[in-house]
Amino acid sequence: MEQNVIDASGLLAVSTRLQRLSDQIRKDGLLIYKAFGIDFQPKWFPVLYTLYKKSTMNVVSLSDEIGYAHPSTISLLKELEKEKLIRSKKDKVDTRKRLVELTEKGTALLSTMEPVWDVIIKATAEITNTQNNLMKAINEVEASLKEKSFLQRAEVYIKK
Amino acid sequence: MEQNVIDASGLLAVSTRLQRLSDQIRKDGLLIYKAFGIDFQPKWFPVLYTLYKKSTMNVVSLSDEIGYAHPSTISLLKELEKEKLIRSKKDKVDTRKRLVELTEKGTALLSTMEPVWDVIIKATAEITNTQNNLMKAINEVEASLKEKSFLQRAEVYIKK
DNA sequence: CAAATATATGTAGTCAACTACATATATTCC
DNA sequence: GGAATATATGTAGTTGACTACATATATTTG
Repeated sequence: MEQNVIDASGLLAVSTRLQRLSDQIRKDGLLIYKAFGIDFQPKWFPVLYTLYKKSTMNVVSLSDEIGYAHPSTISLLKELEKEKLIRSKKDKVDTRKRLVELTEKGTALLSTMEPVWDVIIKATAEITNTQNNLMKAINEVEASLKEKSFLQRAEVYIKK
Repeated sequence: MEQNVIDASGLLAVSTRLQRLSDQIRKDGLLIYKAFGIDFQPKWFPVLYTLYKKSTMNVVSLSDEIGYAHPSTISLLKELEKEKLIRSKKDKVDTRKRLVELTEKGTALLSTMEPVWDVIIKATAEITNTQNNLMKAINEVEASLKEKSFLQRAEVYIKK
């Protein structure tokens, strides 16, 4: 078993390792959509999937839902609007709000994607259902961090 | 237990989830160095730590070691050179090669960082030693992907 | 041993997220 | 009900990784 210096440094490099794995999975995701002949970018997934499930949302709620800063959401929405996959209208009650929803084209695309998700889910399950389940581990870690941040935990040791 | 749409989509969003967690840990990492009064950016870690452990390396080997594309390494090296934490010289045998090493300042900085790593390791252990160990899960997933890529696994289902 | 190929480094530009700041509209509270 | 505050959206610029391409030097091969 070959071992490089970063792997050997173990916990110190968690962030780097997470990043690398995320990139790898994202790139393969793009290739899978291509294999199905679907013109779709993985980065669109969070926004489109959320609108598919929740139909209409304003920019900030959508950002909160997917866990992005709102400017990131805005630039995705700009792209998706150009692709005519979403449209938006003013909220008549609160005119600050912009309400976003899928177009017919968007809904149609999402429907054709359901079989792809099925494949992605199966392939991901294969990969993550090892002794330590990655998705469960992420959930557990996020739960711990929500309870007490990384910095707060470190501070306990600093003060000793 | 609140549940947002993306979390509910489970496996579909692994890449997004990994990304988010990585960012969160990286940001907290920066704060910890600050708390110790150390002028250090987490992104420098892979390069500096590798040079600390292996003393002298050329650009490509270093990139392979830390798992980065070489232009990424070059731009980090440029920064580190400006900070006078590393220096480089030509390989006399193979003049294409640029040999990189820590300066005295670099070595000194890395020494002062050892106690910080200790804190980071402890805090990370606290977070990742849940029922499903995150580091072990990452190792297991990377091992599966090395054996057979995500795309190859998906293709099996596509062809059915 | 010269031509073809491979390797090492470097530059330029892209990408997908971010933060900081600006503006418009709602809400709250003296 | 006007001033202060909070919220919603938007723009500009940054960041930390990437790919594609360019060039110089080594190595291999006909």
